[in-house]
Amino acid sequence: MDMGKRLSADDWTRAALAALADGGLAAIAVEPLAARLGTTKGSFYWHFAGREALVAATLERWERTATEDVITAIGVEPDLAARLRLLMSHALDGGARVELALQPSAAHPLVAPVLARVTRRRLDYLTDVFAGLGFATDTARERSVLAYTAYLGHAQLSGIPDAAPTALRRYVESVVAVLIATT
Amino acid sequence: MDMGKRLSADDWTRAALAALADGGLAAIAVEPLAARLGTTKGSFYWHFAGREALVAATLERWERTATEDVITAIGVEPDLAARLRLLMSHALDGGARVELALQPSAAHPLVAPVLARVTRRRLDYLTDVFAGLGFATDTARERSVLAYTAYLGHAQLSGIPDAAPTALRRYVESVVAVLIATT
DNA sequence: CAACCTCCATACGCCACCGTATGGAACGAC
DNA sequence: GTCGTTCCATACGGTGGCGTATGGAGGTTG
Repeated sequence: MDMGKRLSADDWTRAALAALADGGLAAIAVEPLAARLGTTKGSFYWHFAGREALVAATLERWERTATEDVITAIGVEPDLAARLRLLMSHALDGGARVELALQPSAAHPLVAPVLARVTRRRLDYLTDVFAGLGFATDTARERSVLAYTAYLGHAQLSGIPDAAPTALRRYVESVVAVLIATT
Repeated sequence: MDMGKRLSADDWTRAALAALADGGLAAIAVEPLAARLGTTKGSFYWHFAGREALVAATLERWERTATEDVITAIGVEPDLAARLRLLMSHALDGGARVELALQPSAAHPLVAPVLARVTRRRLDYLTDVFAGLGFATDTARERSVLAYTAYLGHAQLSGIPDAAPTALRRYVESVVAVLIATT
């Protein structure tokens, strides 16, 4: 990756996050990461106390990028329905791979609280969106859960060949139309 | 588990499936399973050629129980909307833990084809359900994908403490109402 | 009961990864 | 340049899981 010699702790968490995304928590392994970074364990154990510390730092990094960054990124879109479309497209584009990779380790003591916080924050955000679309509080909450589960599910489908719809734009439109329909 | 001495290959796949459900593909490990079964590796390597063979057999077992069994189980319910409610409740009860555990390994050569078949079969089934509810073919397909992603997402939420809705019955009803609504 | 076949326990070598120890390279201060 | 600090490479021991070899317990058949 970086041909520059000295590494920072941030380089390690970045690489670890990438490994986590496609390999799960077990893929955060010191020696393989060192090889991938073109260095050795000696570097790692200078910056971190151990593997646990790296995992914790990586999860922290993800919590930041997964909440603040995403929300502020789509926050510029004024149309609320369009925001939902952006989110769904994001999931189908493989933008939620870490969530999936984290799932089997949801009970892990380091993972559980992070996952809980991220989930709650996203649900709160979605609830606001649906409330902004005119839904009553209770209904907005229900729709937000449904929308978020669809988001997660779409991320999952995107990893299965030929399972996701072909006409993405049209499909995403229909999904959001259903989500914001008044029964 | 079984205090009876002799084990069969089926005992191993059953235990392996349980381990897979809460630990991912990596949890299908010979020696831990042997300990859990109260036996040793000697037994395992009599019934199987190696770990790969056990993984393959376990995935095959899941493919059966995950498609035929489930579909025939809810097939007795005549009301189509009620079938959807059963499915959603099933997901929220943690009935799809294997799918989640399998997700990070979706690209695994043994996993990918199984996951693809199961997904396609379920989507086809759901498409029939929505068609039976009066939706045109294209729309039925869209709704089936949305319903299935919601199914997967709900399974995911069920693993996160305090994330799933509290009033399950009421929530599931509202979800299905949205899914079968005519826009 | 004797020979046999089925199933399992034990012991071994191998590899991947974790964590530690220690010496040394690179870099800044002066 | 000298010295001290920062960062990294190498070597080592420990652990856990895979796969193999081999002997033996316990049914089965005659």
